[in-house]
Amino acid sequence: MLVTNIYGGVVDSEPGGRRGRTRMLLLECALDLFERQGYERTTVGQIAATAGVTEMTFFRHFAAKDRLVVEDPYDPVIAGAVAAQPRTMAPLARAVAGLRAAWGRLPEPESTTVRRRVRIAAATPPLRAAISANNAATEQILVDQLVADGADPGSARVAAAAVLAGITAALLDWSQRDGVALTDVVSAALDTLEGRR
Amino acid sequence: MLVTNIYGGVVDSEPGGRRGRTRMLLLECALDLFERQGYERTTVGQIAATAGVTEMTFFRHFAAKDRLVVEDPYDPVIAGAVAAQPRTMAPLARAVAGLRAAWGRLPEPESTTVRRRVRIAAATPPLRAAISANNAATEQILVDQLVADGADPGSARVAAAAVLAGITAALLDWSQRDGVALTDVVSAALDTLEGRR
DNA sequence: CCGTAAATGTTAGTCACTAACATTTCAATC
DNA sequence: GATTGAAATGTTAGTGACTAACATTTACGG
Repeated sequence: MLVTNIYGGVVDSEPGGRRGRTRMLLLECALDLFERQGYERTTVGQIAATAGVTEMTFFRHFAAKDRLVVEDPYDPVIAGAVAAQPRTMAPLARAVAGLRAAWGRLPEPESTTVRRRVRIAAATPPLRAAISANNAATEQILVDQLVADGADPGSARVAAAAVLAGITAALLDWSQRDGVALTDVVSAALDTLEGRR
Repeated sequence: MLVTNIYGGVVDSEPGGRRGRTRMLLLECALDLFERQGYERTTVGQIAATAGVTEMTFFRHFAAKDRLVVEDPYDPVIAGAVAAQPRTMAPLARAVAGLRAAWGRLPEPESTTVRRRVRIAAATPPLRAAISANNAATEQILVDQLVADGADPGSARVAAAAVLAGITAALLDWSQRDGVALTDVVSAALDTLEGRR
């Protein structure tokens, strides 16, 4: 059955069913094609044909072409972690501390699919823009959290935007390197955001 | 005569000529329509028709619809100012100091067109994404500058992305308020990025 | 075997954007 | 003042992402 989560993404409640299989097949075919000939030179029609499916069916599984690569399931973890930080900190420091705490609770991405996606995004300007757009929802959550605890709205927004952009930059950087743990890259990024490097 | 600048933008070397007039007319018509009925519900064909011109002509003046709202002519000033900062600072601090110095050399936007554009962008998610994409060029310049002076590439990229995202957030914030000078908003944002607020 | 709903297919459209080629405008020169 | 050449605009025909409305197939429980 088709379920729309709070980020606007579409998730299959029954990953083993027919719908889940078609979705996975489309994703696999798409990533292969993107890696072989680039994101922009790959058409949705081509992806659908490779998966043995209609273009219309593609759009029933992915709201847009870029959703094959960009998604963001981490929002609630981040928001909760930021909320748990001391309210006396300045917005930037608090956002950084919150993200540092949040990251400890996230799993190191084991599947290569994550890395493939990020790698493709890193090489494709419009996809990097899509990631920024995607960060907007998380940013709003962060801002609300900071403001609810007395931060100046302007400062809160600046801090949230800066921290998320920094983390995103680190993520893109990580995808280009081999043998480095995502945790380490993110940790270093948070150090930088605290002015410690 | 048509000139392409280093940011990929198209500039008229003779603003008083026919080409310059058509461009200004298209821009005016577009901003009016955007404010009246929203960016996304306004088609390029509609803009062109309002300006008494063909759709094709529109694309000869603006490479894409979003270029009516998004542009970034400040890169060289920023890069030069960052280069002038002491090389002993941490990347984030240096980027902030550079931007603070750069901003002092920029004119307070006198034309209302700037504010109209930013206001429209603030209200339109895809345009906010376009601004981020547009920041990429500036970010690269910043990174090159920081790395050339011995900063770690990873830290440099994180710092550059964070600072630009913070400034952009401040700019969007400014467009929503009345009676506040852009300089003050940006200055406050830089304070936040330094962890001072 | 049957009925039903989920999943997919079909068709026809809109909108942003491109390419190739034809036409008009304008200004300098003759 | 007519001529010419380039800049500016027009025309036509297309591609690709995406949507809407409706038809058909697939799978699964009774």
